[in-house]
Amino acid sequence: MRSAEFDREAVLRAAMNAFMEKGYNKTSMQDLKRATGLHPGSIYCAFENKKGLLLASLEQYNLDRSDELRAIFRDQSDALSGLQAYLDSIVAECVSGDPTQSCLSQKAINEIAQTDEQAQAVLSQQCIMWQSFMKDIFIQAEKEGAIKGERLPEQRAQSLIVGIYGLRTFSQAQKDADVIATLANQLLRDVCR
Amino acid sequence: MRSAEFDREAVLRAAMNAFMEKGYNKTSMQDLKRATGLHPGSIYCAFENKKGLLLASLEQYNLDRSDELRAIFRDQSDALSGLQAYLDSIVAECVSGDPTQSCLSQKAINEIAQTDEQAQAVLSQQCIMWQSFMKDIFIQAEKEGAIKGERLPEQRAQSLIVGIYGLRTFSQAQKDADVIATLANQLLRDVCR
DNA sequence: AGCTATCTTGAATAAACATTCAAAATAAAG
DNA sequence: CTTTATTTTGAATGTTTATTCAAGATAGCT
Repeated sequence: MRSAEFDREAVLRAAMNAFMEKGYNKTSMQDLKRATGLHPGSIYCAFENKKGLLLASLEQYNLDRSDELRAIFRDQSDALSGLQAYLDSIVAECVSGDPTQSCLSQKAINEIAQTDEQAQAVLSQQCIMWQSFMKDIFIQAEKEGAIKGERLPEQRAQSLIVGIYGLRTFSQAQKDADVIATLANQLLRDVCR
Repeated sequence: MRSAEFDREAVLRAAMNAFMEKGYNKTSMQDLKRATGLHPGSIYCAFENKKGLLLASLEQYNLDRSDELRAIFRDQSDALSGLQAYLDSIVAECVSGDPTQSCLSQKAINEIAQTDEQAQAVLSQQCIMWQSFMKDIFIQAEKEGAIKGERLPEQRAQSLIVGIYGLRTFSQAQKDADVIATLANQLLRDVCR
């Protein structure tokens, strides 16, 4: 007997970065070999194929970002400050210009959800979980009296997500940091109204 | 002497469709040959290379969509009804599930703007033109008394564009037509407030 | 220490890829 | 009709691609 040698999480994070920099289709197995330090055979043994590695990376990415998301709200005293801090972090991501800070899930939604059923299912599920988390935040914000209950928490969550998707795409076309920050503030105001 | 035989616009529209269905990277020259009916040599003679064909398709796509956009607002009696009709058409696009109805510009922003300077420049410029058009619509809506002048028209335009980008990405992950329609209505309300 | 099951290695493979180019075709000019 | 400039053709090119697999290495068990 013999156990696997590589650190699965480290490999997946390396693969994530490769996919984020070039996108799924432009990232070659050679790129992935270099990024992960794994030889082709090992990759195929562990993840079946290139798409399997993407799906595994997507799962890991979701775990990592979920932890980050929870940490942001845990660090804040109330839901509204949490939302403020969260949007600040989104703005930072948009403005950084660093591909490894961009959102792999959104990239994958745009690049492969349309043509790959399996990826579509995973990404759809992840989006629903994100929605559910944000819905709870808005419920909490209402309880805390920070926002009035004029809209359903679920719809607020959906509007926020739409806004974040939009900000990320917009910031690729328009790199002005002030504009992005202003739009994010407006989004928060609209979603809390 | 001899003039070119193919219909440039028809070729570009065929290429557009190919790019929209598979994305830029997954669309092979063979796909483009089949879609356009042009042999490789002709494509290279007319558009330099695959990226040249994409850039030309992007220009044509923008012309076509701009015409469509203007037509929507021309057909409506006032700016606010125009916005309503425009968002209805965006919802229809999102809900159709037809790749050839999706937005090539947005697809290109997400797929190649990050790695290709030339494409980034073209797409950025197109986004600015879109913004400018929508700004004029909001100015008109204010003049018509349909909305109060509490926000700058430019910011309204930017928020609308962010919302549309977001809606298109969201609809790839969540295919529920009612949800998309509700979110679009909310977007219009927020942007006109 | 020796055995064995499992993992790692990386060269080999075949398919797909973007691109080139010389030959053939053809439209316009004379 | 002939000439000429230009386009069209499509096979050939050399790369790059994802994937496989047999040989070698190694960890854990007895």
